[in-house]
Amino acid sequence: MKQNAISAEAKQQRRADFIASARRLFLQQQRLPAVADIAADTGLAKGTVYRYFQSKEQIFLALLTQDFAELFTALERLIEQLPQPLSEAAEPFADGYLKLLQQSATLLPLLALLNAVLEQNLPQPQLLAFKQQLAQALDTLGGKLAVRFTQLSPASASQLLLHSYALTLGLYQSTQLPAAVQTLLQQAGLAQLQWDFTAELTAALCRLWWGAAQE
Amino acid sequence: MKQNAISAEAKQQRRADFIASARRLFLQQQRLPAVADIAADTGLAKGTVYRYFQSKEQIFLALLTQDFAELFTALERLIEQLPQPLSEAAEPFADGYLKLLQQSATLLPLLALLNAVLEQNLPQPQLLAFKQQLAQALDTLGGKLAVRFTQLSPASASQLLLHSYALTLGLYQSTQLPAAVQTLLQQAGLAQLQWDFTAELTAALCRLWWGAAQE
Amino acid sequence: MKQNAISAEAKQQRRADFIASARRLFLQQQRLPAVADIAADTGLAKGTVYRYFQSKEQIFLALLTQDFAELFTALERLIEQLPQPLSEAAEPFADGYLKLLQQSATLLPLLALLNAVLEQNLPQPQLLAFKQQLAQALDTLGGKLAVRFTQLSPASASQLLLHSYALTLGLYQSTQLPAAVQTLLQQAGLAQLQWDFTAELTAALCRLWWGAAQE
Amino acid sequence: MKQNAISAEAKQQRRADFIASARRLFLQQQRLPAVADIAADTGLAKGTVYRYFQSKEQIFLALLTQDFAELFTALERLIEQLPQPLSEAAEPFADGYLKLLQQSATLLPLLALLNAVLEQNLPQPQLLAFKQQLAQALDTLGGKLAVRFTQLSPASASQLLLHSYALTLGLYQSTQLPAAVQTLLQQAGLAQLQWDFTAELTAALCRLWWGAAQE
DNA sequence: GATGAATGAGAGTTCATTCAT
DNA sequence: AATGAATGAACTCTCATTCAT
Repeated sequence: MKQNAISAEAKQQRRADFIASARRLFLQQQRLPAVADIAADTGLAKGTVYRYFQSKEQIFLALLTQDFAELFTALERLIEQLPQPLSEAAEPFADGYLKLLQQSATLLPLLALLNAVLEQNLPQPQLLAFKQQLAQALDTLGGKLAVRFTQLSPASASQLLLHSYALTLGLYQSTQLPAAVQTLLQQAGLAQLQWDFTAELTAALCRLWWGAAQE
Repeated sequence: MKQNAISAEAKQQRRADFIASARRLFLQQQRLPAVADIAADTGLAKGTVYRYFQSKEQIFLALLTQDFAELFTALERLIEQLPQPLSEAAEPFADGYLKLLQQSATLLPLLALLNAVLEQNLPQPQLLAFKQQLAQALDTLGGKLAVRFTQLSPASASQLLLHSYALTLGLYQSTQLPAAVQTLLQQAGLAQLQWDFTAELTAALCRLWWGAAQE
Repeated sequence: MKQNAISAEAKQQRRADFIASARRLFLQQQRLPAVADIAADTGLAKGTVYRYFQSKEQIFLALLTQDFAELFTALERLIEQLPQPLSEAAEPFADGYLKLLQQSATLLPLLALLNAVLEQNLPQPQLLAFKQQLAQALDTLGGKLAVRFTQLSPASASQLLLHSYALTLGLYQSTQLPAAVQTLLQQAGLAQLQWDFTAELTAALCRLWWGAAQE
Repeated sequence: MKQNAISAEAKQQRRADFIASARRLFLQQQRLPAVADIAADTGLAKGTVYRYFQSKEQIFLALLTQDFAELFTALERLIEQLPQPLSEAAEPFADGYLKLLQQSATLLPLLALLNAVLEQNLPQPQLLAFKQQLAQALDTLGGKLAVRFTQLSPASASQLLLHSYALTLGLYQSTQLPAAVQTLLQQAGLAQLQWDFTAELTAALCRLWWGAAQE
């Protein structure tokens, strides 16, 4: 039996351990791992997982929340450093944003599952809370963006971010192929058939922001 | 026992029946219906489904392919009717495109499942073929767009369409909530908290196309 | 894969096989066996069990129903052969009844579980239907008893049977010890401490019926 | 953390608290409550329960023992007050007995679980001890009954009580339906389909005792 | 003496797919 | 060609009990 996590910090740590295992296994298996796997990976028992999370999906919602929190924090800093005017900011934003996205290997794959899988199995209140948090965060970030680029109203800044987010999600899903298929393509020398997520997102974001800058 | 489908037309019809049932049940159930349900709805037996499709997911891939074909045909006509110049075409395109999207109740919900669910259970070659068809179709359409708006190279026209598609997919997933949650929100008088897919997509497409028109 | 049960008879047989396995294992294990055990014992797969029964508890409800049906059929004959007058019938009834009870090793143990376990896990409609069938059967039997012993009204004859049934159930539970405990007692030479179900039920039924005969 | 219970009285009190919580929750939940619930209801921790009881079932065995002790004490007084002769005592006994039964809301429901659930999870020695206590108590009570009604030998008096007890247990289980099902029936206006425990037990006890009086 | 974190066996059920008829 | 019976892997979650603190 592993040492009991009694202090609040120890509990927090244990929770983080489960999330870390979930992240690792999700990347390995390319799908939501079984709770048994997560427990085994953490070196704790299956039942213990359920002391920290109400359901399997909640683990991944927590992981997603974590990833999002990091991303948003970093985005705040990124926005503060964007050059003026807005039309000049598009490319630096796209570059910086893509770097941030690459820092979490799980964010985009999980996001792609969010609607299809997590939503089906998450209690509605949690799901709603998550979505509202996300909306809130976008709104806050939009506020900062509007402060920096005064030509943007807070509402249209938030909207620009929402659209950027949607573009990210949509392009990721359109351009990404299962790892196995990618290997296949490369072996066949057909890699060029595939769109490149990074390049496309950069291009699309620039257009979107330029579009916004014209208004 | 229903009569055997011997002629090629009869087989084709049977296949279409399964797809139609799949579509109907998908809309009803808000998730991929069980094969047993599809068979029952068609009035045939479960095993028969597998004479026409290799797997459950293939039925929905076929359904998606159908929806896409219709959409692309209609988009061709839409593009031909867009006003000049490109900057003036954004809004008419967005309006026309949204109308087309609304004509297939299944297209967007299925698309939202595509990556998460269908990709997991579809044999790689089929998946690849589908994705390449989609790329091909976008490319063809991009060609037509470039013919009409000569400032766009075929490549950048295709790209614009890819980005528009990604925006559609991403915004749909970001703005859509499960039906049950929506009901919940409306009862609570919180409907205004939700983004409106149509409005956002229109706005985003306009910005994207304007952005493209500036280049 | 075992041969498919296609004809109605073959299906009936398969269903009976599952029930027979359930009976055998229940006796062996002294508790409701797992569905996996029943399937294994039948030589079929777990999922197949669920083609024939909606839940584990329903298997045992079916077993109980079967046992009851046999008992009631036999009781009808027994009643027809009871000597007159009623006061002389008590003992023959008790003797005959006890012989019948001994013919199903599962009836009483299952009955003892009925309220405590099955009721908790059975859908209410099934439970209700079962209880009503039982009441119905007792009533029918009461009718026959009243025909034979004209001093009994149908209502009081049914009541007498209900009370006899209750006595059976109650005495079985009061006098029966888990098999392991019985062994223990006998090894300790303490067997005489235990009441004997058969003797007690005989005595009690006689008193009950005599009491009824006096009215 | 509640104060440690150091004195014997404090420990006894704590034990009683657990039993009281168990009783309350059993009535509320209509099934054996979880240990966590009992602990929470008492304001102590789960582990503490196991300092006072070896298992969950032992709590309920203690509860049952308590209820039985009260019942037997009261029965002694009831027996002393029964009118002569025995044939006249049946009805007063039944009436008095039923009143006593109603004084413990938990006695009968727990009894109905005794064989099915408690016996499965109780260590054999405890179970045996409990059953022997019950037998002993019935025997003692039988002795008093034989003193009052000299036509009854001590053995047959004890037997009469055993049979009365069995009748109680059996009728309770036969006539009782889960609360939810009862509600269902009443809504459907089918309440009359159900036997009435009190009426049936009264009638049956009278017959049983009259039968015994004839011997 | 009290705590409550950790345990982990245990079980029921679904459903896509196969294949004997 | 159609059938539908059989398959069996997959997976979550509960909760009585233990034991380190």
